[in-house]
Amino acid sequence: MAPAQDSMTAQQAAELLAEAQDRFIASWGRMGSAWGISRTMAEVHALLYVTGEPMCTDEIMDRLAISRGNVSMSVRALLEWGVIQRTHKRGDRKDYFQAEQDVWAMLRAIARERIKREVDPLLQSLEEIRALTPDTVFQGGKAKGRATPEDMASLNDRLDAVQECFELMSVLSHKFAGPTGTGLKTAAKLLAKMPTRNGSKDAPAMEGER
Amino acid sequence: MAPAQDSMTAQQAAELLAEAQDRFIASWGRMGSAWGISRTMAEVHALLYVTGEPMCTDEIMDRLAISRGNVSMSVRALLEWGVIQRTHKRGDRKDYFQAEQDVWAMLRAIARERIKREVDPLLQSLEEIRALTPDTVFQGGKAKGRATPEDMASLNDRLDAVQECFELMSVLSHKFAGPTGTGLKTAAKLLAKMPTRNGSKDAPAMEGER
DNA sequence: GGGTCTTTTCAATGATTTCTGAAATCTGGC
DNA sequence: GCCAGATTTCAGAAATCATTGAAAAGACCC
Repeated sequence: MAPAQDSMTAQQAAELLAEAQDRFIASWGRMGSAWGISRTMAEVHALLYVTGEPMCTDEIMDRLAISRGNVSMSVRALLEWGVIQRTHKRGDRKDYFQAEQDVWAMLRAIARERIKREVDPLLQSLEEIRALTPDTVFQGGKAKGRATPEDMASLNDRLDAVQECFELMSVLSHKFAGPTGTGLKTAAKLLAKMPTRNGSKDAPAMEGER
Repeated sequence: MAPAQDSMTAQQAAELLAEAQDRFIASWGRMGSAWGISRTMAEVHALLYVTGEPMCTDEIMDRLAISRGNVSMSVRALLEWGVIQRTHKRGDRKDYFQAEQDVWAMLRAIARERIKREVDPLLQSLEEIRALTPDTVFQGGKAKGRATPEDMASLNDRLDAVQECFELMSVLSHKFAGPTGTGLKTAAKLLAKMPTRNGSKDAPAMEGER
């Protein structure tokens, strides 16, 4: 609220800090839900990331105004995703949770998990479907009624195209999103520097458009 | 159902074809909903992609057993995403819809749209939030109560890290997901061939794991 | 074992998203 | 202008997904 130019009390600073954190949490939550992640789960993650501090269940409940059960479930999912860790404090029986602090490691974990859940099952289905439709052409009435001579072949071509493409994604993710290493980050930077290839009018290299 | 070895009637072939299509449609729909896209919208897209044929509203309604209104809305969204096109037939007043047939062009369109809707707004919020929290340190009670001396600095560091990272994504997407060109495909293939850098034990290059 | 503190589970509830179907709107031919 | 398709819109119904809260389970200490 108060625009605080260049000098402020520690009190004002604390308010500002809290507001900035809240706004980040809200944005991250919004982004998460566009991704098929529950808004709350993303908010818990944002809170842990933005404060950097290990926090216990009650602190999270209070700060985000959500129920104990909800915290328990969100935290469990985040642990599964590998983006937060469980920690403890001496002489305190409560569990504390701390977010991975390296953004790139965080993104790698997210990418890995999403590929595992979304791409891999699709690939498996594709293989099953491909197994249904023989490459060997059948004999029988050609273009008689509304049946299928080379329709089968074109279906197979389409399936193959999708499969090839998602297989490439899966390979890439294993290569660059492994839990260790700087794969993703360096790959991204490398691509960003890569000249926009040869004669095509690909990306006009211009900056701020939106 | 019938396992059809190497010879079959056109009738059997048509059934097989339909089953394979249905399964693909179902898988694609499942995948879509994990992505925050409505299942039906993804299914309409899958249907148009897998058949390759232009189809009109009634054909889509019948094949997927959904309402006219639903088709209308799904189709509109798909047009906005740029993954299908409207076409017509001579002497027929109905609209027909046809899917982009190049998988990579399709993926580029999807990536472009998702970045626009998810990353760009996040970046904008991040800038607003960053503007809240001055880099210049305030004077005032140091580590007095529970207020904030260098907490502000570390908040800023975290925000900057996220911002840098998502800005890179945005740049990459503009560079490789432009509507023309083979950017995405070649970039992906290039990465897949790239040696797993230097000394790190990054990805063990092994194949079938799952 | 009994007591205390903590976490997990899950049925019920609440919130949100998606879908339907009928009415309203649009479009082109006559 | 009027009619006959064709498409879009949108309020309400249906389905899906997220959240709560209280009970159960677990963990540790004496």
